[in-house]
Amino acid sequence: MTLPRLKRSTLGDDVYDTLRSAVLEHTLQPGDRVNIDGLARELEVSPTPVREALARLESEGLVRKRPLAGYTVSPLLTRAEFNDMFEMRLLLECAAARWAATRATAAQRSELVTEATRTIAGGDDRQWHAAFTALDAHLHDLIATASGSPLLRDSIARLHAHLHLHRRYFPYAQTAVTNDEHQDIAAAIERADPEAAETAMRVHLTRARERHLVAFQE
Amino acid sequence: MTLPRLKRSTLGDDVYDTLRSAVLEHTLQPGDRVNIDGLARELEVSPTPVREALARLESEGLVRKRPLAGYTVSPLLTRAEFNDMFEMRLLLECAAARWAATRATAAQRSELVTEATRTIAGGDDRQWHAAFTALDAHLHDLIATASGSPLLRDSIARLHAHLHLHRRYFPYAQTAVTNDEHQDIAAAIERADPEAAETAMRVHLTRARERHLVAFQE
DNA sequence: GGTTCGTAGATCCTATAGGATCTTTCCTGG
DNA sequence: CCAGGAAAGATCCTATAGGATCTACGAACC
Repeated sequence: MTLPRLKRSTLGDDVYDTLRSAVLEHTLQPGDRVNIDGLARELEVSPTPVREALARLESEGLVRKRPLAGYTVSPLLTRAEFNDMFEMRLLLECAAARWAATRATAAQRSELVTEATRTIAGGDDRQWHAAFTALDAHLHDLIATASGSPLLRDSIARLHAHLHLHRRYFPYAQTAVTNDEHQDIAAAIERADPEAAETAMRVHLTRARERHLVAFQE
Repeated sequence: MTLPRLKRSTLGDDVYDTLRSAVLEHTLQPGDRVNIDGLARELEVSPTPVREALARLESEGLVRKRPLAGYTVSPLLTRAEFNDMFEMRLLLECAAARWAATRATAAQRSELVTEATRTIAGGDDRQWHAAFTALDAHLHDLIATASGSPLLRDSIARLHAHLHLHRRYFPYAQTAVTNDEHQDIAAAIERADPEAAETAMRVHLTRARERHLVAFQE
């Protein structure tokens, strides 16, 4: 019999979750100054837990700290940083796909296939895109988890936080193609074909990179 | 004219550095409970900056937090975690060596060769081993930096913190071989041969893994 | 007009205090 | 002797207050 972990949470953790979401959903926009006291008043807590949450967010790179001058939300990726991120994604996520193909459990494989074939229901444009992005993130996380390497999963998760931030600013439209690519990856992993899984992931990421590159055209 | 960044530091940052060193040098041992108030008294600061430092260290995985019950220093790697770490090292550091071979600056190449040929001067056994470990960490960081990918370097740095923790507990003796392997890598990078650099790194890490494995024999 | 200086306001950082929770110890009952 | 429970102590977490630093604005000077 397994009971649900009863949650003994602290305010610091709650503030962290709230702030993290606020940054990712760009309620707090890149470059914005983060007023500790103001935020504390708004969340109806004291500055102490807010500081603790900010310290953690800084370690993840979502905010930057300037000593004695406060925190600011991390700016959007430069073109160089964007390229670096996709090189890292190629390195990490291709490995994740390869490993997942040989190590994933049966349950993970079937969940992966199910999620890859899911489509997003209607809603307004903005809402729909948010849901699509969430699904995409979830899928990549499933693969990272199925790789069986906690460290690999953690590294990928860190990257995706920044990717998410970028994506919210530059939505793109070709989601049907993305879905097809996802299904290719899922299928390869499902039939335990590491070579195909890695290749499918490489294709997917390479194309995704192209799709996102329009953000840097001026 | 470039002036040295004048340091406007906060107590939180100082405490962070001190605590991080304490964990890495196992002044604070794995599994130890971290008494916030006690630490604050010892460092002669208030608990507030100590909490901030601990929040950051937790994000890096050097300490663990149990809500309402304090922090503990992260335990040593299990055998599974150790294997996971070396799989990640193979993935990340081989890529770093490959990229460094094509992208490193001239200054980086020469520094790498210099450092790889350096030997550790005497001192007592413990001291000597600490110096050797530091040199090894520095060398791997040089390669990670020379890869030209800040994200890759950061990921590798995170891994090495845990590796360092493990190593301080299970020193091994075959340092001469290690030096040779380092020189092989440095030479390959110096002559801009990515294939050889990756291979040399792979050989080095595979053998290093074997050398460290004795820690798990009972 | 542009630059430098000085002041006022806002913000950050640290210390302290008290309520809430956990841990340990001791005691009681079986 | 062992299990269960209660109370005391230690520890954690949050709020508040005040000193220190930064930022912004306006005046004086070149």
